[in-house]
Amino acid sequence: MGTTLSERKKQILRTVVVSYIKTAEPVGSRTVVRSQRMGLSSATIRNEMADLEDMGYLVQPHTSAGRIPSQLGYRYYVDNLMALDDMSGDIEREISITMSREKMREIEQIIVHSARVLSSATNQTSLIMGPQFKKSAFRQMRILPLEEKRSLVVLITDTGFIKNKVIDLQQQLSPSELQQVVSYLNQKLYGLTIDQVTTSLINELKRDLFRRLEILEQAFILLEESLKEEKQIRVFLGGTTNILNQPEFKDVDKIRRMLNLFEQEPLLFKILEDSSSEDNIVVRIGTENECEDIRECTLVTGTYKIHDKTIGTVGVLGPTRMDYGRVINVMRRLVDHLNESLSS
Amino acid sequence: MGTTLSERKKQILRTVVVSYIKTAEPVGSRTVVRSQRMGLSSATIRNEMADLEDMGYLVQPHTSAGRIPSQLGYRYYVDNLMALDDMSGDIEREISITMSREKMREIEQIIVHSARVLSSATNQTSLIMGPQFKKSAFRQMRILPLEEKRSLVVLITDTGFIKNKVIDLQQQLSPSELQQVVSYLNQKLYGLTIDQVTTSLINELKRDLFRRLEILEQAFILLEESLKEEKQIRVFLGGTTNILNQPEFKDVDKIRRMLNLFEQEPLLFKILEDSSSEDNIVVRIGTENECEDIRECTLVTGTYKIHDKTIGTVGVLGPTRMDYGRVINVMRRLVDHLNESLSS
DNA sequence: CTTTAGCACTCTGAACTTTAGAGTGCTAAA
DNA sequence: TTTAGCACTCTAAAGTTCAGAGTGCTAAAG
Repeated sequence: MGTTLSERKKQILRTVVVSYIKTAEPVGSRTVVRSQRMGLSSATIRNEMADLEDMGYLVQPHTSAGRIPSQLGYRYYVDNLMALDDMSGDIEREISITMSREKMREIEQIIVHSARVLSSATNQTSLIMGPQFKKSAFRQMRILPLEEKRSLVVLITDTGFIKNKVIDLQQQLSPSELQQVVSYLNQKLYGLTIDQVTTSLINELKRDLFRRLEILEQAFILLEESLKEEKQIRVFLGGTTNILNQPEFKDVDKIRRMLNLFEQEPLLFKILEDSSSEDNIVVRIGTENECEDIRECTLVTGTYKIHDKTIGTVGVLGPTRMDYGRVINVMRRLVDHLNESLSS
Repeated sequence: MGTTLSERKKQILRTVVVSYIKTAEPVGSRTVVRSQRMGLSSATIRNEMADLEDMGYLVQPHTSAGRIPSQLGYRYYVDNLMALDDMSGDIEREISITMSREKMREIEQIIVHSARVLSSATNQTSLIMGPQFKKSAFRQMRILPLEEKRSLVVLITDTGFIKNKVIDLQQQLSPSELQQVVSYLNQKLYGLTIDQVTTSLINELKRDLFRRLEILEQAFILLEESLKEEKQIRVFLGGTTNILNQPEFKDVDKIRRMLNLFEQEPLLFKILEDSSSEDNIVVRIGTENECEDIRECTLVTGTYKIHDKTIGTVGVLGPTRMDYGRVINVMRRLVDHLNESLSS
């Protein structure tokens, strides 16, 4: 459908989009003429622009203003016109410098730092979903008795996660009893993803074990709880104030709604999860987003991995008028670096 | 000095403060007359108000506007006039309901939740400093070998904190070697606050131990690192968007500066630490605050404890025009509940 | 058939003006 | 000491003006 655009129209559409992204001002025919070598008059451009408007790629805020890209216009730009001239040198350097400045050991630190880098390199708000524990596979479980009735449970996954939780036991278990339970569980659960460790599976194991050892109730509660807790995953934000620099957010009310959104972690999680796709950078423009609240924004998402296992999503959120080329480039680099940092 | 205010002036000052807190509009003499039983005319009130202005308790935004309280005025109000009529019933119920809705096990959860409650009950932004690990006393240390060269170090404090960290050892240590180190450390460190475990102390121990056991370098690095990491303590925010509801923040630029501040955790930490005082609720109005960025705000702080040990600070930040009575009441209740939740 | 010059027309946003209302300070009388 | 009364001040909102940017259309030129 849209592909039927003449070369000239494409050219013009690109110019309008690029200019509007840069200046946030509606683009008039004169402006297009100026930033174009092909020697056409403004009148001709005007006609073409009127056509592009009819086709839905451009809109006029009001008669006698320049044109701005419609959502469709952005879409076409992203799909067909955008130059992903990887000026990698620039960005690459910028990111790799800040990313590797200090070797960061803790996963959380790496993520927080990535969010910062991402937001400052794009001048937008960045969202990074913390590693999704539940997608990892169970490797082993350990129990470290602390005091009489308290123990530390340690879960280790194939992605190198080490999750631990202190639990209170109703009854005291002897070390050998504990050992039995633990080795039984290790055997049964090995290799399952945390997602697969459902309540029903746990119940099944419980029945099985009960016959042999009676005291285990608590041990199971423990396991269940330490898993349940991971259901809500943290989302890390960077550069939330960047939206204040965007002229589309000069209205206090919009700001309020946006910041409000940022405070609702579960929602952010859903937004990220909905739009991400493994191995691809996804661009969702305006109403392409499920979530009502970001229908005037664009969300660009990518995914990151630990040991080749996709484990989380990173996103950049900003007005539809966003420097798509830059954002996509930056995100590519960042995800690469992130994968690298996390897998070591 | 200020105490020389006549009863009538106090009355008037109170009325002005209360009214301005409620409406955010400068208060004129007519308004004062209306909300006052004593049968005085507006002219009299005007004279009194002019006096109060001379004394520095009130200011006029411009001639021919009503008066608004100066910083000094607020100060006087808080110190002498404020009615702390604990309408505890109301607040108490509101807080205790939301605080105890579900028994929350993890400390972090409790804190995050408290921040929410605090902000929504006051309609301001709340800041809660995460528990200051370093003020706790060392109880014991454990090491759980995971794989060949990885171990999990567990630190337990007298306040019931359990802090753990995975570390990579350069060389493999035999269980008995580890055991020796650990028990030596436990003996030496028992009862010291984490603050007291300084680098120099560590070095001293290191020298001492070296004679007996050579491989310990890593074990110490480990200890040092797990402590160092705790130096930056998290600050949890609640209701950051609430400042947007305050008319004093209708200017986008102010909002920007404020939100910017919120993104700088170390600064927030400093702000909280500077102004808090053990066992007392502290009110810092305007320029009474050290920090430049909140010179137009009031910060109310309190502290919370675990097992009778002061371990962190909670704060409410808002414009100087803030409902001091309510905020202070709410904070009292909240701190009580927090103490209770954390000490169980 | 396409392009272009020219022109009348539209719309906005910034700058200025106007005006009602709220509030003051002062004076003189109670 | 208090108060009524009045002239004066200042603001914030509503209205007015005006230049500038941009358009669409028409008619001529390529």
